[in-house]
Amino acid sequence: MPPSLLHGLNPEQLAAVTLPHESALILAGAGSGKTRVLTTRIAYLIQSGQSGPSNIFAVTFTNKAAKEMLTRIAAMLPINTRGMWVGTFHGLANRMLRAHHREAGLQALFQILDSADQLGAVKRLLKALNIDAEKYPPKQLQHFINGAKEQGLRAHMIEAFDPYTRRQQELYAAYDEQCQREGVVDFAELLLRCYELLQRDAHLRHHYQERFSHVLVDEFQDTNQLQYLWLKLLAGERAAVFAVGDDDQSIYAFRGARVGNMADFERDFQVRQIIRLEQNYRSHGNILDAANALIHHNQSRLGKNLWTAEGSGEPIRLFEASSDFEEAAFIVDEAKALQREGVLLSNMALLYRSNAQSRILEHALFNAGIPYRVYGGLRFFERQEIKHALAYLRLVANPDDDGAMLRVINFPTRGIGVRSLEQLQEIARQENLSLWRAAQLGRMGGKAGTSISAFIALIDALRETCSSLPLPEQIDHMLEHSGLVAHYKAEKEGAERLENLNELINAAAGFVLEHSADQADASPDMLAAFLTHASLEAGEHQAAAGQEALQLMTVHAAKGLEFHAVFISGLEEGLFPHENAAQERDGLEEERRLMYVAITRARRRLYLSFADSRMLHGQLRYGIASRFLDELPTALLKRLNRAAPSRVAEEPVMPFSPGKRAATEPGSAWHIGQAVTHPKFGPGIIINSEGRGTDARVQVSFSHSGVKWLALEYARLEAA
DNA sequence: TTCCAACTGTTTTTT
DNA sequence: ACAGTTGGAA
Repeated sequence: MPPSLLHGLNPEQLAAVTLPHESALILAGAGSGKTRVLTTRIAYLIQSGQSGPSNIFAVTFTNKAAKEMLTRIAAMLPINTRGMWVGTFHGLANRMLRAHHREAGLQALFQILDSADQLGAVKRLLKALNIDAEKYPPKQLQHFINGAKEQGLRAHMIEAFDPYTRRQQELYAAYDEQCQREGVVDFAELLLRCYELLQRDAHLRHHYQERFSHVLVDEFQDTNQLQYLWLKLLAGERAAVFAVGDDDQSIYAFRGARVGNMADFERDFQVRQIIRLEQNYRSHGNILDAANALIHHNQSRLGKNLWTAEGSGEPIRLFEASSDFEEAAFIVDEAKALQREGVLLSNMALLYRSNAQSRILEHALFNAGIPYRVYGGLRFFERQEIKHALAYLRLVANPDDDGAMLRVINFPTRGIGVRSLEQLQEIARQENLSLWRAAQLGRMGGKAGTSISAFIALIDALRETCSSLPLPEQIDHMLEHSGLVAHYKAEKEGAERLENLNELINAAAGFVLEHSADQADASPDMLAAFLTHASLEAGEHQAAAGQEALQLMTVHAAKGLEFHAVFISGLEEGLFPHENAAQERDGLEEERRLMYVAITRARRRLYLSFADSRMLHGQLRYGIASRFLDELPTALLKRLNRAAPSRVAEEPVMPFSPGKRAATEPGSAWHIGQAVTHPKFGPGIIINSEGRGTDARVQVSFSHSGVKWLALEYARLEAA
């Protein structure tokens, strides 16, 4: 064994990496080198000959983490990582189901529904069964179905003691039937199917249990019941399960994560000792002391205390603002000061509990001319135009996909209205056929009938042409002939959508490039693989090492990241901890863990801020400081003074004070609050702005013509 | 089919 | 406050 692999590991890390063949629980604190231990363990197992690459099964939650793991393994070992089973829960389940689709009762090209698709499917189901969506809200039913699946329960296994639950149970069964008919599978179904497959098929089960001698799990505290059951089944009696997690960073109970899995694991797998990684390599002492003190207030913990070899560093800065507005101004000032000290903006994070809080912060940053990037929001494959394009492709791959059919049969509009669609759906139901097959019967009369036949012919033609084309050209061809391009060209706000559609072709080209090495480029398989990729990997959402911009995100989104300086804003009772958390069982403890995650993101400097008043849901609300602030030792805190009162008093009491920084670019002639005149609309005041350069627009409240958005490049605005 | 007014629900989110 | 959705009228 070359020492290089194990070099530089501390004793606990080394112990974890070189554990004998037995199941182990690694309690890895924030910044304790968790990913390093996990990947080094894999490399060690392979390099020491205890295991071949194909005997490893390593699972994570996010694509980003999976990719990171593969990259690191590849850097440590001269092996081809392609054959290794390293991926996300859903990615690996998908892989197994594709390999054994017949045994799993699925068609070869089964499609994967994302949450939005699933919600659509539920709505469709309710409509088809004539069920009042008011009484059975689709979202709630979706939640019910996913909740059941995530516990490993099929509809018939649910115990229903009241009529309402019984009805939901029936609808769950009907939903599963509908999915089966259409050849689609939702996220939870991927795992449940795979679990049931292994449970039912002893031959397959033994095959995989034999093969995977080492099962490694990242972020174990985030696993749900079904994931745990699946792992248990996969591991069997012989595999060594290496579970890495941190109960103090469990912040996803609200979506089914079961921290209890850690205790169950300890028992079920006869874990002999828990290895604790407590040395933190990220933060200075004061920050860790604060985090430790805070989390100490939680009752249900496995217990762990982070320490560092570094000094205590700077005190934690605490700022009380009179309003959310002032809080934002404070953060802007401090970010600028840090920038002057040489800290990169991309090394600063501005965190908040809920997305709604970003608006005012963005506004302040924009006006100060500080570049920023907000994480969260719509992802690439979730955009409307991309969804439409994918629906065409899905229909080409699988005509029975009713969801895809409904999405595009009249988009762009081809005169197939709701009326005709209802008729078609009626035929489909009577004949027990998919919409596609119902349409093929040609029983629809009139104009709509002709249009429907034309649509069928269009998709058939697309399928015909596509079979001989490389994937990117298939998409290009489809975009043209479906009329999507023409439709968005005609739409006034369609330019960006067209760009995205173009980007879809690029994404496909990139995908082909990456996957043609291990797969002969048989076109239909390539298309199916790309569609899977689109559902399973909806595009970047979590923060990556960003461009030179201040990083804005929720605390949840910040998990796993680190920054030189971190601002945690909105530390008020009701906001953080969130008021809704008080009702839930263990809600407050989860909020505290969330705060713990937030604090431990900081390497060197930590700012905590709260505001005495804030606009919330359109109303001014007065709040008090978060209890979490009281739980931090005062000795670690340095209260920063508010700006000199004289300066505050001198500011005119106006919603937007003149003299703030330029609204568009630093040095621009325009700023918020400025009085202007327009040749047509007359006098007005600039009240908002967005974009930069030639895209810059300002919102002007005109005295006589109301509020309007104007492009600075074209509007002939004059300072009044 | 398109547009607008009224209405709704606003914690966190990956796959 | 505000964005997203729905229902009705044009």
